Formats: sequence, structure tokens, C-alpha cells
Amino acid sequence: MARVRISDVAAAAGVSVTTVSLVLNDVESRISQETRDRVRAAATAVGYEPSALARGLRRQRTKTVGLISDQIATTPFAGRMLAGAQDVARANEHLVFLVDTGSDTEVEEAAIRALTAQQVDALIYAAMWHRVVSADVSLPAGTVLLDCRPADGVVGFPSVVPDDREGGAAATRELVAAGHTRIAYIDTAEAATRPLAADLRLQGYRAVLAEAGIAIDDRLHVHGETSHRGGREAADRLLDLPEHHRPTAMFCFNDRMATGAYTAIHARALQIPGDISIIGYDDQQFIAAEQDPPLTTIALPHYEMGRWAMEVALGIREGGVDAVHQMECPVIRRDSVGPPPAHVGKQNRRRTSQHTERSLSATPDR
Amino acid sequence: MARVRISDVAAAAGVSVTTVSLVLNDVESRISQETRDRVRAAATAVGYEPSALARGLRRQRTKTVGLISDQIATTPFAGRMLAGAQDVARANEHLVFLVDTGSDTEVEEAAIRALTAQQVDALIYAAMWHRVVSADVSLPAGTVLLDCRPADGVVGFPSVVPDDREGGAAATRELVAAGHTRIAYIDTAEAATRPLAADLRLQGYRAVLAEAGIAIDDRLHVHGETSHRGGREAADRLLDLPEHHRPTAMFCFNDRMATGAYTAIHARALQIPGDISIIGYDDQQFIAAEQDPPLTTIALPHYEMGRWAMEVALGIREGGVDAVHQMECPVIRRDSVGPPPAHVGKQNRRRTSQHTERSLSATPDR
DNA sequence: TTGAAAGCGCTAACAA
DNA sequence: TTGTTAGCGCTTTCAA
Repeated sequence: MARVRISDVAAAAGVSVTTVSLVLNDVESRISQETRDRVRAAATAVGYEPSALARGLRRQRTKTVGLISDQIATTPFAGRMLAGAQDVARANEHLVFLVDTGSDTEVEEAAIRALTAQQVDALIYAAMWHRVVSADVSLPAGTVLLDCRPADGVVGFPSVVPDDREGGAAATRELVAAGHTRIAYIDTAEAATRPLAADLRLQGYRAVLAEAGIAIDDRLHVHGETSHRGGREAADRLLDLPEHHRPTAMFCFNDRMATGAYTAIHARALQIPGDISIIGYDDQQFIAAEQDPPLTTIALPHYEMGRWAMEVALGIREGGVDAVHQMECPVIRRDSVGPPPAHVGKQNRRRTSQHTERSLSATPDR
Repeated sequence: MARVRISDVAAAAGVSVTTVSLVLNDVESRISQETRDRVRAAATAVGYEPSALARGLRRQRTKTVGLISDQIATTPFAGRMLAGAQDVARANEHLVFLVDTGSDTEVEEAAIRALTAQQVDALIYAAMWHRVVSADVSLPAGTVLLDCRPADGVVGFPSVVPDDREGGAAATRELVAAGHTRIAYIDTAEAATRPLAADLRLQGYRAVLAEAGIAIDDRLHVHGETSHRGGREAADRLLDLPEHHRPTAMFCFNDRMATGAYTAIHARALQIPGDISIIGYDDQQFIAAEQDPPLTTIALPHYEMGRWAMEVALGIREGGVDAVHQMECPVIRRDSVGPPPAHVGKQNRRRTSQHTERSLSATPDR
């Protein structure tokens, strides 16, 4: 593909290849202006485009970075993370090799080898859910971990993760501030693969409750699979609780589960947030904002994490090599959180209904 | 990064670099078995990993392909397309450079230059919506077009796109087969950037109607923006039609609009599919399957298109260089399509209700 | 059956 | 101010 070489430019300009290299790389300012112009003119005239391969080989720096991710197709978050990383790579004239391993360790190993063979200047290892990266993938030292953190005791890997504890706290605080005291946490199911995020959010939830002097009621901590159905079933269990234990607000592990909670609530002809407030997590594109009512939720800073990772990979930003950087999860306020119904709890204020537009369901369906 | 060289292996094995190269590349079978073993042992002993850079420079083939896409972050489809392309690249030991241009022509040009400089073996240009690629991006000949097609008269670019005409036909056929005769098409808004897909689906819709002997009623062809809100507003307009013109089925340009139609329908205490059948398009992850009831829709074959593109890029599959390959959009049957209500139309069969689980809304909200 | 050597296209130390 | 030249690490022709 790259046909015309530097020697062609040299010939065309009537100078040596050294001179061409010097002016095209803007080094050696002592080359006369006249020569510089001549070289540049010749270069464009012959349509010269330096070979990144040859340059990389010679310089031993390729301006290339490898990005290994475990799952790209199956998660809606991949895009924003990639976009963040891409944007800073491009701004710094680096190209990125993307390889998706589908969480297969063998593929992972092969990818690391292939990328090393390409002499990438840096490596980023991205997980699609906040987790610990297992010790059995042998990442080169200095690999930047994106949305995952090294196992305990493993050092030499900078890493960025969402601050899920604080996110869980923020969500809960939002509900407490609205006046709720019976706040449920619809958690993801217990499993071997339970994401770090789940426990962190739970910690945040509990801390805020404690801080607010609200006793922790274990019946309000339920589990489900992370899907519409899982959220719906968990919410149903909550709604089946005796009247005076029933929550007036639900904090859902993610937006998909929150949509399930919507369905469960509407199926009982209850209103959001009139009867029950809901807060989700993820701010998932095309989902959170398009619920009825639009879902208040906590955003995951994927784009920013992608940027951060690429910045430290390129050495632009100093990320302490052993630090795991926690990135803030902002709360996105929409319309699914309001005060609890007037007849419940103690700290309720009277309020005129602020949400006139509401759909409600009449037929329970279980 | 790549420290140990072929000469180190040669030294360790007590042979020349030629021999090492020959055995490691499995060429020249006349090398004695004994030597081969010794070389391989030496290679692993010293931890040798060939430099892809040096090899690429020498061979003038890099086993590398560039994938330029216009939008990656903002669409939920990117992942599946990338996954398809990735999978075949990996199976063929190629690495892929991913660059997202955000639809910026200048960035696009820069990307093409950079990728060319890297001497990628092939280039894929992916659009995130089925469209014509504008003539002002100067793609190298042979670039394969993914989810887009060359402008009329432009040749030399293999291309894959979804068969949207047939998809639109399939959707309509589904509704006709269920017994509907008043079938609306909720189209995307007219605009300069109107995707090819919109017109193609419309053609399919009209063709099937004609075929079925159903007169085309222009009132049933409405437009909206491609979002929940757009779908809802369009559906509302349809529902406002006088009783005997009101559609009993709606074919929506995409799933997001279909969810809007759900909201509009439920807000009038109507049932899906009891009163109105809905069919979407896209089979959007986490959306279509998680509606209540789960949405029947047409899937976009993104994964397969990604595979196809990479296959022709790598020369594994013969895609006629000037052909635009149409890929089938399968119908995904779920629960949002049923027969029209018994009291309407002529060709209705009596049927016991097959959908007992249904939520319905009691409060109109506009 | 194996090795010497040229060269892919570039950069940079050194020389002029 | 500019040019010669030695590699970067590999593959491959040609010779032995």
C-alpha cells in the first residue's frame, strides 16, 4: 500500500534522505528555510506518506495502544468506554488495536501475545463490569485496568473504577432527602460472579441509612437477577410485604431491574413516584430516560473512565501506578423520586401532586 | 517491549537466523527434524516472540485491518457489528485497528491516512445506520462498506447492508397473516438525513399491502422522531383517528418508537395485542424482549454483517467487488402481535384470548 | 540440509 | 547546513 518512499522524496527534492527525514519530522531547525520548503513541496508532489511500520521499527515506539476487553458486544456500556479511550488516543495521534476476548482466558493470552508482538506502546485491559481481574491472566506490568482492579496484593497496575460505594450512598441519600424511611435495595442475585459493584452499593446504602438514623430492615434487602424480570419479581416480593413494612422507595441495582419494578408497581395500580419512588443505576441509554415516568438514576462514568485509562496509558496523566482511581457516579435526577405518600411515615410533608401525567395499571398479573 | 530477537534464538540453538526463521514459520520442510526440535526448544527457552513490526515491514503484509466507524458510542448496535468483524479477524489471526470518527469528515480523512501509513491489509468502513456513504470521503479502492453502500455509480467497494425492504415486508406480512387490514406504519421523520432504511421498509410495507389486496390509506402512514416520545406522539395521532379508520396494528420504524406506542396504547386502557398489535424493528437488546408484553420485531443482522465485511476484507469470501450484499432481517416473534379484535374488519376469526397476562392503563395522560 | 547477505523504509549518530 | 551509514528485526533468495 505505501508505495512512495522517503528516497523518492529525496530524489525529487535533490537532497538526501536525512534531510527529508529531518524536515518532515520538524527536528533540526538548522536546515535552511529554502531547503525545507523544497522538501515539503516534493513530499506532497510525490504523495509521500511515511511508513508507520518502518518508523516504529526504527524508533521502537509505535504510537499504538492495545485495548483488550472482555465483552464488547453484550454490553451497552462498551461504546462510551471505547469512545473515551479513542478520543484521547486520537488527540495524541495514537491508533488503538481493539480486541474482544469474550472472557475467554485463552483468547486473552493470545491477544496479549499478539499485541506485544505488535510492540504497542501501552496496554489497557477493560472489563465491562466493575470487578477484580483474576490473577491468572498475565498482563504485562503497567497495563492499565479499566473498570476493574487488580487482585489484592498485586501491584504495578493503575486502575480506574466507578465509585460504587459513593454511588450507592448518593442514591440512598436522594431517597432519604425526599423523606423516605422505608427504603428497599433490590440487589443483584448472590452468585460466584457477584460484581464488586453490588457490595459497594450495598455498603453505601447502609451507611446512609445508618447516618440518617434509619434502622436497617433486612426484609427490604431483596435479590433478583439483573433483568426486567428479576427486578419485577423482587419488587413484587417487596409489594407483598404487610402494609406497614412495605417500602415507599426502591433503590435498584440497575436500570433494567428498575424497569421491572415499574411493571410490578403499575400492575398494582400504584403510582411512581406518588406511591413509590424508584431510583436506578447506570443511566442506561434509551432506557432510563424513556421510562414513564423518566427514571432518576445514578450514571456510570464510562466515558470518563475510558479517557482516564488512555491518559495514564499514554503517560499524559499521572496516575499513581498502584492507586485504584475511583470515579464519581453522578446522580441524574428525573421524575421517579418524590416524597412518600402523606399517610405513611413520620417526616412527610404535605404536597400537592407534582406529577399529573401518569399511567397506571389496573390488572395485577401474577 | 519485544526484547529477545531471532538472533538470540539462533545463538541459543547454535544455528543461523535463517534456520530459525525457516522452522518457526514452518516453511522448508527439508530442515532436519533434530534441528527443528532444537530450534523450537531454544525459542521457548529464551522466550522468543517475533516482532510483528519487522515481519510486516519485510513481508509488506501486516495481518492488520483498519475499521473506521462513524459512531460507536452513541449506538447500541456497534457492539454486535464489531463482534462479528472481530471474530473472523481473530480466527484468521488478524488484529483490528478501530477508529471512531464521530462522523467528522476531517477525522475520517486523518484516520484513513493513519491506517494507510500502518499498511493495514484491508479497510472496513462501518456506518451505524444503513446509508449511502458520501462521495467526499476518499476511501481507498477495495475498502469494504459495512451497513452502508457506495453512492450511485461509484464502483470498487464491496458492501453489506440489511435487506430493509424485505424486512419491512416481513413485518407487514406478519400483521397481515394475523388478520389485520388496517395496518399503520409509524415512520421516522422526514429529514435530510433520512436513512435509506426508512424508505426501503416503507416500500416493503406497501408491497405487501398491495399483494394482500389491502388499499393503502395515507392516514395510516405517520411520522415521528425515532424515540420513545416520537413513537408515542405518532401512535397518539393514530389512536385519535375515527373509530373505523383507526389501525388495529402498527408497524414501527424501530423498537424505541414501538415502546412509545406501548405507552400511548396503555394510556388509553387498550391492550397489546388484544386491541392493537405492534411490531418493531431492530430487536434492540434489553428493550424489545423486556417490554410488557415482549415485543415482536425484526432483527438487524449486525453480527452477521460484521462477519461478512471482515470475510471479504480478508479475501476469505468472494463478495463481488461491486455488489451490495443484502442480508436478511429475521422476524423475532414474541407477544405483541395477535389477531385484530373480533368486532372489527372482515377477515377476523374468533379466537379465545391467548394472552392472559396483560397490564393496562386506566388514565389517559394527554 | 543449512548459512550469508540483501533489503523492507525509516531514524539518528556521526562525519563532512 | 547537509550527507553517509548503520542499524531496528525480520524474511527470503541464492549459494554452499
